[in-house]
Amino acid sequence: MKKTSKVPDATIERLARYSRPLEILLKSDTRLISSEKLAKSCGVNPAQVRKDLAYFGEFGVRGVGYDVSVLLAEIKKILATDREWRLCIVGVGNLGSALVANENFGKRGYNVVAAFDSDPKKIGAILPCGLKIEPSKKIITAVTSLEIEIGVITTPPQTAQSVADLLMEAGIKAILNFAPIQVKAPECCTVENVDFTIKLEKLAYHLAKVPLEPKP
Amino acid sequence: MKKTSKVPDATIERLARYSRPLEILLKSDTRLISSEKLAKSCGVNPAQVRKDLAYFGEFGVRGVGYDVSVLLAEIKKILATDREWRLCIVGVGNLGSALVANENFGKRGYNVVAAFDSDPKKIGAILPCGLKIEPSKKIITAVTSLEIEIGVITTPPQTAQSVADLLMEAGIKAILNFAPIQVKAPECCTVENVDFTIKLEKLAYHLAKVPLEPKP
DNA sequence: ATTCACATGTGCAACATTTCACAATGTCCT
DNA sequence: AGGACATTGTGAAATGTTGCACATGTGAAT
Repeated sequence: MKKTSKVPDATIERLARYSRPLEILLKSDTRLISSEKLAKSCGVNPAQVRKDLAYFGEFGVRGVGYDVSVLLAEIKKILATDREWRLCIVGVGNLGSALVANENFGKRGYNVVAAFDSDPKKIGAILPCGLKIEPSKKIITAVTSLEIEIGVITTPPQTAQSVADLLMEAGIKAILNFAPIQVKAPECCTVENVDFTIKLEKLAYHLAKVPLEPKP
Repeated sequence: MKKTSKVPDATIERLARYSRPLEILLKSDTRLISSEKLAKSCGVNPAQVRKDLAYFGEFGVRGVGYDVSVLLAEIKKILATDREWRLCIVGVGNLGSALVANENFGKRGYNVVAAFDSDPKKIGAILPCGLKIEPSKKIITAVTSLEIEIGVITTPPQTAQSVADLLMEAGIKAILNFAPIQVKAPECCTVENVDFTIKLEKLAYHLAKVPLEPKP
Protein backbone atom coordinates (compact mmCIF):
# COMPACT_ATOMS: atom_id res chain seq x y z
CA MET A 1 0.00 0.00 0.00
CA LYS A 2 2.28 2.75 1.28
CA LYS A 3 -0.24 5.41 0.37
CA THR A 4 -1.90 7.18 3.28
CA SER A 5 -5.04 7.17 1.18
CA LYS A 6 -7.76 7.05 3.78
CA VAL A 7 -6.78 5.51 7.04
CA PRO A 8 -9.74 4.49 9.17
CA ASP A 9 -9.94 6.13 12.53
CA ALA A 10 -10.18 2.70 14.10
CA THR A 11 -6.80 1.85 12.64
CA ILE A 12 -5.15 4.79 14.38
CA GLU A 13 -6.75 3.74 17.61
CA ARG A 14 -5.49 0.21 17.22
CA LEU A 15 -1.97 1.34 16.37
CA ALA A 16 -1.90 3.09 19.71
CA ARG A 17 -3.20 -0.06 21.32
CA TYR A 18 -0.50 -2.18 19.68
CA SER A 19 2.18 0.01 21.16
CA ARG A 20 1.24 -0.94 24.74
CA PRO A 21 2.33 -4.60 24.63
CA LEU A 22 5.26 -3.63 22.41
CA GLU A 23 6.57 -1.32 25.11
CA ILE A 24 6.37 -4.14 27.61
CA LEU A 25 8.07 -6.59 25.24
CA LEU A 26 10.84 -4.13 24.61
CA LYS A 27 11.63 -4.00 28.31
CA SER A 28 11.75 -7.77 28.54
CA ASP A 29 14.20 -9.62 26.30
CA THR A 30 11.79 -10.27 23.42
CA ARG A 31 13.15 -9.15 20.07
CA LEU A 32 10.57 -10.54 17.67
CA ILE A 33 6.81 -10.78 17.57
CA SER A 34 4.37 -12.21 15.05
CA SER A 35 1.17 -10.53 13.99
CA GLU A 36 -0.63 -13.47 15.58
CA LYS A 37 0.87 -12.96 19.03
CA LEU A 38 0.51 -9.20 18.90
CA ALA A 39 -3.08 -9.59 17.78
CA LYS A 40 -3.85 -11.97 20.59
CA SER A 41 -2.49 -9.64 23.24
CA CYS A 42 -4.67 -6.84 21.87
CA GLY A 43 -7.74 -8.95 21.29
CA VAL A 44 -7.93 -8.46 17.54
CA ASN A 45 -7.55 -10.49 14.35
CA PRO A 46 -3.98 -11.09 13.07
CA ALA A 47 -4.92 -10.00 9.56
CA GLN A 48 -6.19 -6.79 11.09
CA VAL A 49 -2.80 -6.06 12.57
CA ARG A 50 -1.08 -6.60 9.26
CA LYS A 51 -3.62 -4.54 7.36
CA ASP A 52 -3.37 -1.71 9.83
CA LEU A 53 0.38 -1.61 9.44
CA ALA A 54 0.15 -1.97 5.67
CA TYR A 55 -1.44 1.46 5.46
CA PHE A 56 1.92 2.93 6.35
CA GLY A 57 4.52 0.59 4.95
CA GLU A 58 6.10 -2.84 5.25
CA PHE A 59 7.63 -3.21 8.66
CA GLY A 60 7.81 -6.97 8.99
CA VAL A 61 9.91 -9.75 7.55
CA ARG A 62 8.06 -12.61 5.88
CA GLY A 63 8.51 -15.91 7.60
CA VAL A 64 9.93 -14.16 10.65
CA GLY A 65 7.68 -11.50 12.08
CA TYR A 66 8.25 -7.98 13.34
CA ASP A 67 11.24 -6.62 15.18
CA VAL A 68 9.78 -5.25 18.36
CA SER A 69 11.88 -2.13 18.62
CA VAL A 70 11.61 -1.31 14.92
CA LEU A 71 7.84 -1.75 14.95
CA LEU A 72 7.41 0.34 18.06
CA ALA A 73 9.57 3.10 16.60
CA GLU A 74 7.56 3.06 13.37
CA ILE A 75 4.25 3.23 15.21
CA LYS A 76 5.52 6.10 17.30
CA LYS A 77 6.59 7.88 14.16
CA ILE A 78 3.19 7.35 12.58
CA LEU A 79 1.33 8.57 15.63
CA ALA A 80 3.79 11.40 16.12
CA THR A 81 4.39 10.32 19.67
CA ASP A 82 8.12 10.31 19.10
CA ARG A 83 8.15 13.92 20.19
CA GLU A 84 6.94 16.01 23.11
CA TRP A 85 3.59 17.77 23.17
CA ARG A 86 2.54 20.75 25.22
CA LEU A 87 -0.96 20.83 26.60
CA CYS A 88 -3.12 22.79 28.97
CA ILE A 89 -5.95 21.74 31.20
CA VAL A 90 -9.09 23.76 31.73
CA GLY A 91 -11.13 23.03 34.81
CA VAL A 92 -9.15 22.00 37.85
CA GLY A 93 -11.74 19.97 39.74
CA ASN A 94 -11.28 16.46 41.02
CA LEU A 95 -10.79 14.99 37.60
CA GLY A 96 -8.65 17.83 36.29
CA SER A 97 -6.17 17.72 39.12
CA ALA A 98 -6.02 13.93 38.97
CA LEU A 99 -5.10 14.20 35.31
CA VAL A 100 -2.43 16.80 35.91
CA ALA A 101 -0.90 14.46 38.47
CA ASN A 102 -1.33 11.41 36.24
CA GLU A 103 1.97 9.84 35.36
CA ASN A 104 0.69 8.43 32.05
CA PHE A 105 0.81 11.91 30.58
CA GLY A 106 4.38 12.83 31.27
CA LYS A 107 5.63 9.31 30.66
CA ARG A 108 4.41 9.51 27.08
CA GLY A 109 5.64 13.00 26.38
CA TYR A 110 2.51 14.98 27.10
CA ASN A 111 3.48 17.90 29.28
CA VAL A 112 0.86 19.94 31.05
CA VAL A 113 2.26 23.46 30.93
CA ALA A 114 -0.77 25.43 32.06
CA ALA A 115 -3.92 25.00 34.13
CA PHE A 116 -6.98 27.22 34.02
CA ASP A 117 -10.13 27.58 36.09
CA SER A 118 -12.84 30.19 36.36
CA ASP A 119 -13.45 29.71 40.07
CA PRO A 120 -11.91 32.74 41.88
CA LYS A 121 -11.22 30.54 44.92
CA LYS A 122 -8.95 28.32 42.89
CA ILE A 123 -7.16 30.93 40.82
CA GLY A 124 -3.64 31.56 42.04
CA ALA A 125 -3.41 28.28 43.90
CA ILE A 126 -0.34 26.14 43.22
CA LEU A 127 -0.84 22.56 42.14
CA PRO A 128 1.37 19.76 43.55
CA CYS A 129 3.26 19.72 40.26
CA GLY A 130 4.18 23.37 40.79
CA LEU A 131 1.79 24.81 38.25
CA LYS A 132 -0.19 27.91 39.15
CA ILE A 133 -3.89 27.95 38.34
CA GLU A 134 -4.64 30.80 35.97
CA PRO A 135 -8.01 32.42 35.22
CA SER A 136 -9.74 31.08 32.11
CA LYS A 137 -9.63 34.54 30.62
CA LYS A 138 -5.93 34.14 30.10
CA ILE A 139 -6.36 31.12 27.86
CA ILE A 140 -5.87 32.99 24.61
CA THR A 141 -2.67 34.77 25.54
CA ALA A 142 -1.22 31.77 27.36
CA VAL A 143 -1.87 29.32 24.55
CA THR A 144 0.07 31.52 22.19
CA SER A 145 2.96 32.41 24.46
CA LEU A 146 3.42 28.90 25.83
CA GLU A 147 2.94 27.30 22.42
CA ILE A 148 0.25 24.96 23.66
CA GLU A 149 -0.95 22.49 21.06
CA ILE A 150 -3.55 20.39 22.85
CA GLY A 151 -6.35 21.55 25.14
CA VAL A 152 -7.89 19.29 27.75
CA ILE A 153 -11.37 20.16 28.99
CA THR A 154 -12.39 18.95 32.42
CA THR A 155 -15.03 21.52 33.23
CA PRO A 156 -18.71 20.85 33.96
CA PRO A 157 -20.76 20.26 30.79
CA GLN A 158 -22.36 23.72 30.87
CA THR A 159 -19.11 25.53 30.30
CA ALA A 160 -17.40 22.97 28.06
CA GLN A 161 -18.49 24.49 24.76
CA SER A 162 -17.47 28.04 25.64
CA VAL A 163 -14.10 26.79 26.83
CA ALA A 164 -13.68 24.89 23.58
CA ASP A 165 -14.54 28.04 21.62
CA LEU A 166 -11.95 29.95 23.58
CA LEU A 167 -9.30 27.32 22.93
CA MET A 168 -10.07 27.30 19.22
CA GLU A 169 -9.99 31.07 19.08
CA ALA A 170 -6.50 30.79 20.52
CA GLY A 171 -5.56 28.56 17.62
CA ILE A 172 -5.77 25.16 19.29
CA LYS A 173 -6.30 22.37 16.77
CA ALA A 174 -6.77 19.42 19.10
CA ILE A 175 -9.07 19.05 22.08
CA LEU A 176 -9.48 16.24 24.55
CA ASN A 177 -12.90 16.65 26.12
CA PHE A 178 -13.89 14.93 29.35
CA ALA A 179 -17.20 16.77 29.76
CA PRO A 180 -20.22 14.59 29.00
CA ILE A 181 -21.37 16.73 26.11
CA GLN A 182 -20.81 16.86 22.37
CA VAL A 183 -18.41 19.72 21.74
CA LYS A 184 -18.94 21.32 18.35
CA ALA A 185 -15.92 22.30 16.35
CA PRO A 186 -15.06 23.02 12.72
CA GLU A 187 -13.30 20.43 10.62
CA CYS A 188 -9.90 21.95 11.26
CA CYS A 189 -10.01 21.16 14.97
CA THR A 190 -9.96 17.53 16.10
CA VAL A 191 -11.98 16.71 19.17
CA GLU A 192 -11.69 13.46 21.09
CA ASN A 193 -14.23 12.73 23.76
CA VAL A 194 -13.63 10.69 26.88
CA ASP A 195 -17.03 10.10 28.41
CA PHE A 196 -16.99 7.32 30.94
CA THR A 197 -20.65 7.84 31.82
CA ILE A 198 -21.41 6.55 28.33
CA LYS A 199 -19.23 3.53 28.99
CA LEU A 200 -21.10 2.90 32.21
CA GLU A 201 -24.38 3.04 30.36
CA LYS A 202 -23.10 0.53 27.85
CA LEU A 203 -22.19 -1.74 30.72
CA ALA A 204 -25.63 -1.31 32.27
CA TYR A 205 -27.22 -2.21 28.94
CA HIS A 206 -25.18 -5.38 28.62
CA LEU A 207 -25.80 -6.37 32.22
CA ALA A 208 -29.53 -5.96 31.87
CA LYS A 209 -29.56 -7.77 28.53
CA VAL A 210 -28.34 -11.05 29.98
CA PRO A 211 -30.64 -11.77 32.90
CA LEU A 212 -31.11 -15.39 31.84
CA GLU A 213 -29.36 -17.04 34.73
CA PRO A 214 -29.26 -20.80 34.31
CA LYS A 215 -30.91 -22.22 37.41
CA PRO A 216 -29.05 -25.12 39.01
CA MET B 1 -38.18 -3.58 13.30
CA LYS B 2 -39.01 -4.09 16.97
CA LYS B 3 -36.78 -7.13 17.14
CA THR B 4 -33.62 -6.76 19.20
CA SER B 5 -31.94 -8.78 16.47
CA LYS B 6 -28.40 -7.52 16.55
CA VAL B 7 -27.98 -4.03 17.80
CA PRO B 8 -24.65 -2.47 16.83
CA ASP B 9 -22.49 -1.43 19.70
CA ALA B 10 -22.27 2.02 18.17
CA THR B 11 -26.03 2.34 18.45
CA ILE B 12 -25.95 1.73 22.20
CA GLU B 13 -23.24 4.32 22.51
CA ARG B 14 -25.26 6.85 20.54
CA LEU B 15 -28.41 6.19 22.56
CA ALA B 16 -26.46 7.19 25.63
CA ARG B 17 -25.26 10.27 23.79
CA TYR B 18 -28.80 11.22 22.77
CA SER B 19 -29.87 11.20 26.39
CA ARG B 20 -27.56 14.09 27.30
CA PRO B 21 -29.32 16.85 25.33
CA LEU B 22 -32.66 15.27 26.18
CA GLU B 23 -31.95 15.71 29.88
CA ILE B 24 -31.17 19.34 29.28
CA LEU B 25 -34.28 19.85 27.16
CA LEU B 26 -36.42 18.24 29.81
CA LYS B 27 -35.23 20.79 32.36
CA SER B 28 -36.05 23.64 30.02
CA ASP B 29 -39.61 23.97 28.76
CA THR B 30 -39.12 22.01 25.53
CA ARG B 31 -41.67 19.24 25.08
CA LEU B 32 -40.95 18.11 21.54
CA ILE B 33 -37.88 17.42 19.47
CA SER B 34 -37.33 16.27 15.92
CA SER B 35 -34.78 13.71 14.86
CA GLU B 36 -33.12 16.49 12.91
CA LYS B 37 -32.57 18.74 15.91
CA LEU B 38 -31.54 15.90 18.17
CA ALA B 39 -29.14 14.68 15.51
CA LYS B 40 -27.61 18.10 15.12
CA SER B 41 -26.98 18.51 18.82
CA CYS B 42 -25.21 15.17 18.86
CA GLY B 43 -23.32 15.64 15.62
CA VAL B 44 -24.90 12.75 13.74
CA ASN B 45 -27.23 12.16 10.80
CA PRO B 46 -31.00 12.44 11.44
CA ALA B 47 -31.66 9.11 9.73
CA GLN B 48 -29.15 7.59 12.09
CA VAL B 49 -31.14 8.75 15.07
CA ARG B 50 -34.33 7.26 13.71
CA LYS B 51 -32.65 4.02 12.77
CA ASP B 52 -31.06 3.68 16.18
CA LEU B 53 -34.41 4.12 17.87
CA ALA B 54 -36.11 1.80 15.41
CA TYR B 55 -34.14 -1.12 16.80
CA PHE B 56 -36.24 -0.87 19.94
CA GLY B 57 -39.63 0.39 18.86
CA GLU B 58 -41.56 3.35 17.53
CA PHE B 59 -41.24 6.19 19.95
CA GLY B 60 -42.06 9.15 17.74
CA VAL B 61 -45.16 10.60 16.12
CA ARG B 62 -45.03 11.13 12.38
CA GLY B 63 -45.35 14.70 11.34
CA VAL B 64 -44.67 15.80 14.91
CA GLY B 65 -41.47 14.43 16.36
CA TYR B 66 -40.54 12.89 19.67
CA ASP B 67 -41.91 13.76 23.07
CA VAL B 68 -38.78 14.62 25.06
CA SER B 69 -39.79 13.00 28.33
CA VAL B 70 -41.17 9.87 26.67
CA LEU B 71 -38.07 9.44 24.54
CA LEU B 72 -35.74 9.95 27.46
CA ALA B 73 -37.69 7.45 29.53
CA GLU B 74 -37.55 4.90 26.73
CA ILE B 75 -33.83 5.33 26.24
CA LYS B 76 -33.26 4.96 29.95
CA LYS B 77 -35.33 1.80 29.92
CA ILE B 78 -33.32 0.42 27.00
CA LEU B 79 -30.01 1.23 28.62
CA ALA B 80 -31.25 0.07 32.01
CA THR B 81 -30.26 3.35 33.54
CA ASP B 82 -33.70 3.75 35.06
CA ARG B 83 -32.41 1.95 38.14
CA GLU B 84 -29.51 2.20 40.55
CA TRP B 85 -26.27 0.29 40.13
CA ARG B 86 -23.74 -0.67 42.76
CA LEU B 87 -20.10 -0.52 41.87
CA CYS B 88 -16.71 -0.78 43.44
CA ILE B 89 -13.44 0.87 42.58
CA VAL B 90 -10.09 -0.87 42.69
CA GLY B 91 -7.00 1.30 42.92
CA VAL B 92 -7.40 4.50 44.89
CA GLY B 93 -4.72 6.63 43.29
CA ASN B 94 -5.22 10.10 41.87
CA LEU B 95 -7.65 8.95 39.22
CA GLY B 96 -9.48 6.50 41.45
CA SER B 97 -10.21 9.01 44.16
CA ALA B 98 -11.23 11.62 41.61
CA LEU B 99 -13.74 9.18 40.21
CA VAL B 100 -15.14 8.29 43.61
CA ALA B 101 -15.70 11.99 44.19
CA ASN B 102 -17.07 12.55 40.71
CA GLU B 103 -20.63 13.77 40.76
CA ASN B 104 -21.46 12.29 37.36
CA PHE B 105 -21.53 8.85 38.93
CA GLY B 106 -24.04 9.40 41.71
CA LYS B 107 -26.14 11.73 39.60
CA ARG B 108 -26.81 8.93 37.17
CA GLY B 109 -27.45 6.25 39.72
CA TYR B 110 -24.03 4.69 39.91
CA ASN B 111 -23.16 4.29 43.57
CA VAL B 112 -19.64 3.49 44.63
CA VAL B 113 -20.14 1.22 47.61
CA ALA B 114 -16.59 -0.07 48.07
CA ALA B 115 -13.01 0.98 47.39
CA PHE B 116 -10.01 -1.33 47.33
CA ASP B 117 -6.28 -0.87 47.17
CA SER B 118 -3.28 -3.10 47.74
CA ASP B 119 -1.05 -0.39 49.21
CA PRO B 120 -0.80 -0.99 52.99
CA LYS B 121 -0.36 2.73 53.51
CA LYS B 122 -3.76 3.44 52.01
CA ILE B 123 -5.73 0.57 53.52
CA GLY B 124 -7.97 1.72 56.34
CA ALA B 125 -7.96 5.33 55.27
CA ILE B 126 -11.34 7.03 54.97
CA LEU B 127 -12.22 8.75 51.71
CA PRO B 128 -13.99 12.14 51.68
CA CYS B 129 -17.22 10.35 50.79
CA GLY B 130 -16.95 8.31 53.98
CA LEU B 131 -15.86 5.09 52.32
CA LYS B 132 -13.09 3.09 53.98
CA ILE B 133 -10.35 1.72 51.74
CA GLU B 134 -10.28 -2.07 51.96
CA PRO B 135 -7.45 -4.42 50.99
CA SER B 136 -7.79 -5.91 47.52
CA LYS B 137 -7.86 -9.38 49.06
CA LYS B 138 -11.34 -8.66 50.34
CA ILE B 139 -12.72 -8.11 46.85
CA ILE B 140 -14.32 -11.52 46.53
CA THR B 141 -16.20 -11.47 49.80
CA ALA B 142 -17.18 -7.81 49.51
CA VAL B 143 -18.52 -8.12 45.99
CA THR B 144 -20.85 -10.85 47.12
CA SER B 145 -21.98 -9.35 50.39
CA LEU B 146 -22.46 -5.85 49.01
CA GLU B 147 -24.07 -7.12 45.80
CA ILE B 148 -21.68 -5.18 43.61
CA GLU B 149 -22.46 -5.43 39.91
CA ILE B 150 -19.82 -3.29 38.23
CA GLY B 151 -16.11 -3.15 38.91
CA VAL B 152 -14.00 -0.12 38.07
CA ILE B 153 -10.27 -0.65 37.63
CA THR B 154 -7.98 2.31 38.23
CA THR B 155 -4.80 0.47 39.11
CA PRO B 156 -1.46 0.67 37.27
CA PRO B 157 -1.43 -1.49 34.11
CA GLN B 158 0.71 -4.22 35.68
CA THR B 159 -1.95 -5.20 38.19
CA ALA B 160 -5.03 -4.53 36.06
CA GLN B 161 -5.41 -8.07 34.73
CA SER B 162 -5.08 -9.76 38.10
CA VAL B 163 -7.62 -7.36 39.58
CA ALA B 164 -9.96 -8.13 36.71
CA ASP B 165 -9.53 -11.84 37.31
CA LEU B 166 -10.35 -11.34 40.96
CA LEU B 167 -13.47 -9.35 40.12
CA MET B 168 -14.63 -11.98 37.67
CA GLU B 169 -13.97 -14.74 40.16
CA ALA B 170 -16.26 -12.84 42.48
CA GLY B 171 -18.97 -13.01 39.84
CA ILE B 172 -18.69 -9.53 38.37
CA LYS B 173 -20.06 -9.36 34.84
CA ALA B 174 -19.14 -5.79 33.92
CA ILE B 175 -15.82 -4.01 34.19
CA LEU B 176 -14.85 -0.44 33.47
CA ASN B 177 -11.12 -0.40 32.93
CA PHE B 178 -9.06 2.78 33.09
CA ALA B 179 -5.68 1.03 32.94
CA PRO B 180 -3.94 1.43 29.58
CA ILE B 181 -3.94 -2.27 28.83
CA GLN B 182 -6.23 -4.74 27.11
CA VAL B 183 -7.95 -6.70 29.88
CA LYS B 184 -8.82 -10.22 28.82
CA ALA B 185 -12.16 -11.61 29.86
CA PRO B 186 -14.49 -14.40 28.74
CA GLU B 187 -17.57 -13.59 26.67
CA CYS B 188 -19.82 -13.53 29.75
CA CYS B 189 -18.07 -10.47 31.20
CA THR B 190 -18.32 -7.15 29.41
CA VAL B 191 -15.29 -4.92 29.57
CA GLU B 192 -15.28 -1.26 28.60
CA ASN B 193 -11.98 0.52 28.33
CA VAL B 194 -11.38 4.18 28.99
CA ASP B 195 -7.91 4.91 27.78
CA PHE B 196 -7.26 8.58 27.34
CA THR B 197 -3.65 8.04 26.39
CA ILE B 198 -4.99 6.43 23.21
CA LYS B 199 -7.14 9.49 22.61
CA LEU B 200 -4.11 11.71 23.06
CA GLU B 201 -2.21 9.66 20.53
CA LYS B 202 -5.06 10.02 18.06
CA LEU B 203 -4.89 13.77 18.58
CA ALA B 204 -1.15 13.75 18.05
CA TYR B 205 -1.61 11.82 14.82
CA HIS B 206 -4.15 14.29 13.51
CA LEU B 207 -2.07 17.29 14.54
CA ALA B 208 1.00 15.96 12.80
CA LYS B 209 -0.98 14.99 9.71
CA VAL B 210 -2.04 18.55 8.90
CA PRO B 211 1.14 20.60 8.90
CA LEU B 212 0.24 22.28 5.61
CA GLU B 213 -0.31 25.74 6.92
CA PRO B 214 -1.52 28.04 4.16
CA LYS B 215 0.95 30.90 4.10
CA PRO B 216 -0.66 34.34 3.84
C1' DA C 1 -63.95 16.66 4.50
C1' DT C 2 -60.04 17.63 1.99
C1' DT C 3 -55.76 19.24 1.50
C1' DC C 4 -51.27 20.69 3.00
C1' DA C 5 -47.14 20.59 5.58
C1' DC C 6 -44.23 18.01 8.20
C1' DA C 7 -41.50 14.36 10.37
C1' DT C 8 -41.24 9.57 11.28
C1' DG C 9 -40.05 4.71 9.95
C1' DT C 10 -37.73 1.81 6.63
C1' DG C 11 -36.14 -0.68 2.10
C1' DC C 12 -32.32 -0.23 -0.43
C1' DA C 13 -28.06 1.31 -2.13
C1' DA C 14 -23.62 3.15 -1.10
C1' DC C 15 -19.91 2.93 1.61
C1' DA C 16 -16.57 1.19 5.08
C1' DT C 17 -14.38 -2.29 7.67
C1' DT C 18 -13.09 -6.85 8.76
C1' DT C 19 -11.82 -11.40 7.69
C1' DC C 20 -10.33 -14.99 4.66
C1' DA C 21 -7.17 -17.25 1.89
C1' DC C 22 -3.22 -17.51 -0.56
C1' DA C 23 0.79 -15.86 -3.18
C1' DA C 24 5.13 -13.77 -2.10
C1' DT C 25 9.25 -13.93 0.23
C1' DG C 26 12.25 -14.41 3.71
C1' DT C 27 15.07 -17.81 7.06
C1' DC C 28 17.01 -22.02 8.44
C1' DC C 29 18.50 -26.66 8.03
C1' DT C 30 20.46 -30.44 5.62
C1' DA D 1 22.31 -25.15 -3.18
C1' DG D 2 17.79 -26.42 -2.53
C1' DG D 3 13.72 -27.57 -0.11
C1' DA D 4 10.81 -27.13 4.02
C1' DC D 5 8.79 -23.98 6.84
C1' DA D 6 6.99 -19.83 8.75
C1' DT D 7 4.83 -15.54 8.44
C1' DT D 8 4.06 -11.36 6.00
C1' DG D 9 1.39 -8.49 2.63
C1' DT D 10 -2.77 -8.13 -0.03
C1' DG D 11 -6.79 -9.01 -3.45
C1' DA D 12 -11.27 -10.32 -2.95
C1' DA D 13 -15.29 -11.82 -0.39
C1' DA D 14 -18.07 -11.27 3.60
C1' DT D 15 -19.88 -8.59 6.83
C1' DG D 16 -21.40 -4.45 9.06
C1' DT D 17 -22.79 0.44 9.09
C1' DT D 18 -24.50 4.67 7.34
C1' DG D 19 -27.28 7.69 4.53
C1' DC D 20 -30.72 8.52 0.98
C1' DA D 21 -35.21 8.84 -0.50
C1' DC D 22 -39.75 8.08 -0.17
C1' DA D 23 -44.03 5.95 1.46
C1' DT D 24 -46.64 6.36 5.56
C1' DG D 25 -49.03 8.47 9.06
C1' DT D 26 -50.31 12.77 11.88
C1' DG D 27 -52.15 17.22 12.93
C1' DA D 28 -53.80 21.67 11.49
C1' DA D 29 -55.96 24.86 8.50
C1' DT D 30 -59.41 25.94 5.25
